[in-house]
Amino acid sequence: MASTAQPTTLTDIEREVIAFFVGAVQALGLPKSLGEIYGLLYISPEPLSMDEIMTRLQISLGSASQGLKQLRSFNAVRTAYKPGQRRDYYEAETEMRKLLGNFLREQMRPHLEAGKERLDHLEELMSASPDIAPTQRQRIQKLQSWNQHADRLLPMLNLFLRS
Amino acid sequence: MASTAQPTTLTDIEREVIAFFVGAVQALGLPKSLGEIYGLLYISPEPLSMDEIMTRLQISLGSASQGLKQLRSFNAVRTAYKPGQRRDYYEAETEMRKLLGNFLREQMRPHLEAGKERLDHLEELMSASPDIAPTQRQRIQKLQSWNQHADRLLPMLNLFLRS
DNA sequence: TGACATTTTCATTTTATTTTGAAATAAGTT
DNA sequence: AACTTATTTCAAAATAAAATGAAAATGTCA
Repeated sequence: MASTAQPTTLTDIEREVIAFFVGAVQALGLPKSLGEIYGLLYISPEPLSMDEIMTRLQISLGSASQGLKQLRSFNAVRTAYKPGQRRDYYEAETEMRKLLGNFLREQMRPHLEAGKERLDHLEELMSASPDIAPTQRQRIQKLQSWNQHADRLLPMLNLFLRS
Repeated sequence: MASTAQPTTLTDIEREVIAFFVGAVQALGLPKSLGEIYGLLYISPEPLSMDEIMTRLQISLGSASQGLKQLRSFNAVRTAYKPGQRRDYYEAETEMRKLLGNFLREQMRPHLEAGKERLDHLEELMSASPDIAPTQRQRIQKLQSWNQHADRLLPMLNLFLRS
């Protein structure tokens, strides 16, 4: 029964919370293991050591280490200081706003910037090609104007997350 | 030079537009070939046949067919009727609003729904476990309340796309 | 410092995704 | 109908991504 679960066993509830986050990270195109680790930490009342994460999720040392690293990289997880303890303990950032905000900042922005550079380059190419088809010119302009919209999107999302 | 490109060759501009969309679809976790096909159609002044898509992008028959299928599935591409022509011609939906709107509807919604079901299930599990740790109960409630926020996000994005 | 515990790194293996192309299907023409 | 052209499907191959675990690096304590 769930109430006397072994340390290496997950309760139904834990399993379901983990599944929830696995689905979420997969929707964002991130590896499943990130969802597992985050989910476990999210539902855990206490910070967990890497060792506990490994045994409870049945994942390898490397996965655990790399997963935690990535999760810390966008502040989804932080190390919790436990006095007199040698090993590190990890806990989840449970504030969804911060979580999503950080994620957008770290993962989306680079793509947007890369896109902007490409559009700048297109601008140059277009000036250098006076013979370009009018339709093509229009389409590129459309892209450029839309990119400016996109710039407003991120701030707006942040506003939403603050609400 | 670019201005005298062979039919099977891409101009610098075309290449750059395609690269732009490849980046975009990859940011969304979709296969590169979708970006290539869409990009080519986007910058093409005329609808293209599958054959032209294959030869210009140097991709296989299967990729072209499957890629177009997927792109049509969320209305990023449609077939353009050309009278008296045997083969199908494809053109891009150039309205970014529709494009993004369709994408969110098709790809995001299912994930959100799956998440909602999981949360409902958690609700049940929680009622069945009176002995659950208070922290865990709180965390699950947090998840549920946040999920309601998420419901408001999609409509808001649509609003934005309309602006 | 030396012994031990813990975490990180990284080459290899495993797994999952994407692409390919040949065969099957469909659609049009004579 | 037979023939041709175009498209879809799908099993196999190629590629890409993720997980593994042993070795290296780092950190801690006596």
